[in-house]
Amino acid sequence: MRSAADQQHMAWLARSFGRPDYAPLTGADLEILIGSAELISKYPGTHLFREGDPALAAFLVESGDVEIYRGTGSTRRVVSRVGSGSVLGDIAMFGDGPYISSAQAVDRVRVFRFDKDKLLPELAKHPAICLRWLVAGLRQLEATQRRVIHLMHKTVLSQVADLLGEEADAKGEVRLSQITIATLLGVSRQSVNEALGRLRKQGAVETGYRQIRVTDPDRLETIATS
Amino acid sequence: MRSAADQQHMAWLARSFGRPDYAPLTGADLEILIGSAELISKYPGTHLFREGDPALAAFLVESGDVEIYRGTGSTRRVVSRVGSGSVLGDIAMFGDGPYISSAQAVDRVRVFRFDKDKLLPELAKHPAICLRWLVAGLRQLEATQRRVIHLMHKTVLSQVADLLGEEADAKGEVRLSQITIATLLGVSRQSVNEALGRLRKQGAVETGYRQIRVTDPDRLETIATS
DNA sequence: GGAAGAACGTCGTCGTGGCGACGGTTGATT
DNA sequence: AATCAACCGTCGCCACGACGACGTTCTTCC
Repeated sequence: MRSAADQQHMAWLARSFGRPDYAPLTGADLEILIGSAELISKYPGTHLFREGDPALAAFLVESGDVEIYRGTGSTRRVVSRVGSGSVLGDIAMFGDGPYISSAQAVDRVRVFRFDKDKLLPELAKHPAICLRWLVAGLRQLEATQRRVIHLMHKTVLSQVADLLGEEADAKGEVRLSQITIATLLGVSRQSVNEALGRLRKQGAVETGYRQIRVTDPDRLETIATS
Repeated sequence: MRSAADQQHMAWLARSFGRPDYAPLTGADLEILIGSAELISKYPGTHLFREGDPALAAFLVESGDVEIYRGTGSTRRVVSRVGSGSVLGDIAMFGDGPYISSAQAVDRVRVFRFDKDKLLPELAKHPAICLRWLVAGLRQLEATQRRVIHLMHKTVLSQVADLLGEEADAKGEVRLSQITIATLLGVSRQSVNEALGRLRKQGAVETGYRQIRVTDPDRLETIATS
């Protein structure tokens, strides 16, 4: 039971720092820090880092897409997918802990790797950047907490609608089993099923095997914020 | 009229950074930073800062007790009470936002005031301290988030037991109104009252006006983890 | 010491969601 | 093609907690 809550916590954290609006570094910062970074190239399927490894480096995606997931085998759950400009693993690195998620290249990916050993002395020379970076992390973490608390007092229907809106790809498709959605939200599978049924009846989504298609994003949004 | 969820979020934040285990500065740090601080004295009832004011300074309590609360008039809720060694208002200051809570002296209080204008240049000269400070903030925020998620799928009885266990002082006393507890946990006042009634019946606590006394910490712990 | 306001204690009603159960459906494996 | 495992859809039951209501007790402040 405790581990279930912990899993959920970690999943939220990983998702939070994989969000597109989390970009702590500006272009000017980059030019300064670029000296202490190493531009590396990754083939599809290879890992930038794995969950549980000591966080010895942070990464900045230069091009390509990276998948962030937690767990392995049957418990593997993709938590987010990020592209160019995203910063990964920084909070774990600053916090001196292990990575809380795994990051895997989905196509040919180029990333800057900031080794902790080299980065910290460099940041010491540029306290302004250091300050900005960490404050951005604080803000992001706070936003996540707000989101979690905000969601937890809504009905399962609203939670599901919210999640689908966030998770849908460009074509409006979400490839998650109902059990996975239930786990992420911390609710029962049956409730998710019932919620999806109502969304379907209202014409907001179509459902299939391990797949949901958003057909009316606006309506979904309305239901999510109700 | 802000939403209840937002209130809860802010209450947790304020409480999180008022916790006794949140002490980002070491003695050595202090000696270095003391030059950019001002030791001021406050009479009982006066404010160090008020919720909503721009956060232009952080405070370190040297002696005396300070009450942290949110809201005004009938919505005023004491969220925490901190003493010597506590750091207040730092996260709001770093984040460039307004204070998220008010801080009021309850007796004769002496505090160091770190004005942002003077502190930031000083921190720039000592990046290690800056880093440590902010990382401590990150950790604290993450711990709070974990706590929130951990609590959210337990019964009100367990949540209350858990909270009392955490918040009890050395004498086993908790000075929080039932409404405050309800706000923190995101449950109704009536449910908190009912839970306290059961805890009282089991001999784990004694209840009074704005005050709860833990008489059997072990039993409380058992109930909290059930 | 009296009045106002805040906090506490308790009740009944109702909606939400967890849980077990069971059958039908889809996809994978051989 | 057959088989098996995972997933979906649905039902009924019931515990938990929100909410409104009302009376009582404790503080505080004239």
